[in-house]
Amino acid sequence: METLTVEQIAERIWLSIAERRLRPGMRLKEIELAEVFGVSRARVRQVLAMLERDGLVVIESNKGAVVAKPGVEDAKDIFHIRSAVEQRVLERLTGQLDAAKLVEMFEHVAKERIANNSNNQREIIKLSGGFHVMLAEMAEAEFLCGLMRDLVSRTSLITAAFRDSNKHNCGPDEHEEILLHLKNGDLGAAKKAMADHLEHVESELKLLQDRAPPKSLRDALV
Amino acid sequence: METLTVEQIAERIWLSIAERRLRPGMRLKEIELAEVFGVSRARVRQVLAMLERDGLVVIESNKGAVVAKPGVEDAKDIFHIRSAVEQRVLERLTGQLDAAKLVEMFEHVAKERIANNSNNQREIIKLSGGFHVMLAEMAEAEFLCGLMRDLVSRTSLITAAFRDSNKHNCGPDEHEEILLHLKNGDLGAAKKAMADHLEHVESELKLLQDRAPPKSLRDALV
DNA sequence: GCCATCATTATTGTTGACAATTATGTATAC
DNA sequence: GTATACATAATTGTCAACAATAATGATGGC
Repeated sequence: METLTVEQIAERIWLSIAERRLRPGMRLKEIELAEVFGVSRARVRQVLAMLERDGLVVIESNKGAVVAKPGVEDAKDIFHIRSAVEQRVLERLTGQLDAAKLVEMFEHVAKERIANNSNNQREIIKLSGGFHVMLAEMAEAEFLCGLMRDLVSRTSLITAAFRDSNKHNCGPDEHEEILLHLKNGDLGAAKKAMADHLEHVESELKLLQDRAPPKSLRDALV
Repeated sequence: METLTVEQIAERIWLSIAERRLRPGMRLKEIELAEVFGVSRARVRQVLAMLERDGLVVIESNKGAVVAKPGVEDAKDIFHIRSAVEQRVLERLTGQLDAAKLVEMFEHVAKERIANNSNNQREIIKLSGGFHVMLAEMAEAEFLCGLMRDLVSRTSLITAAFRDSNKHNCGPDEHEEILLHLKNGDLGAAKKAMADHLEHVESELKLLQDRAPPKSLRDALV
């Protein structure tokens, strides 16, 4: 059996959180993770540090790591900033686009569609987040790339935390629309489509925003 | 002698970069750092990982860490996103402000002024960055806080990389102006002052933006 | 003299054991 | 019965030795 890399383990945990198998507040003991993934504790430690920087877990000194519970206000901030970053990515993409990149992106959306049709949750989550990261990569903007990765995982956590059904995050149709505008060189339309897309994703969460914030006692009893 | 924490070491290295004692491209060998700070290599490793996530160093597998060299485009992206984040912080600050917080912030600006008058470079750097982080902390927005910390260190690196004189980053006067608008409850004016402030800082870098990008050969010979 | 190949050195990556800290359970006093 | 103090167990934090990898310098062939 191959030993997993730090990134692979981090992705598996991210997926577990996004799929709501790991719920906010759950403890992540180092030894357990080390046994599950068949790696040393030191490597688990690196993974947890990485997940912390992506906002998926919070680590308290001498207490260990738990899955983060984002607040409603945090969620709003994240969507707000994400919107700004996505707009910037589209701007930077202008002029950087060639045919090869376009076909690669359309292929990606095609994969998203296949995953959607076969209702493959794990692939849906990976690909729909991957689309936005790919956009940043195409722009060849290293800083935006890292930031987008961060924002996408944080968005996954929010979706997992504030949604009771686990429907797909964002559909391939809206992604494709953005691509079509980019292909036509219509930056303004692309930006508008992106804004609408994010607005759409956020709106499905808005319903839950005014529910009572769970007290530590209550959600321990759920 | 007390052993330094990870954060303390990271701050010292950050300051060295901001003060241009550590220049972009310089190697950071783990053993050297361990000896300099009198800590184990494992701890240095944590520090380097932290600095990498803040964009101050880049770590290549099996090659080690070097001080990052941000490109001009990266610099523009960072200022662009930072502007959006700062605006958001000010919005979130509305209603969260009480008298205690205000005096604390005015006191901070007073310290900045003292450092400026005595021309204490290290303090100037720490405090002028700290002002913006403090604003985010006052807003009690955890996500924005972390992001602001990240952006401030990245800005320090940019300033160090694209400026030949090491004058102060941003003066206390502009900081105080923002505070005055906040005190008066005039959010619009505060946001405008903040935008002008960032624009001002960025403009001092703009002069150098169109200089030739250094080829690896050339800047090796400098 | 120049280039390729190989040995040496220096540096990073990984691991397991040990120390420090926190949580849990138990007994005792009131 | 409840609460406090203590002992035990579980968990995280730290370190130093070992392995793997890449940079450096030496050697031989052409």
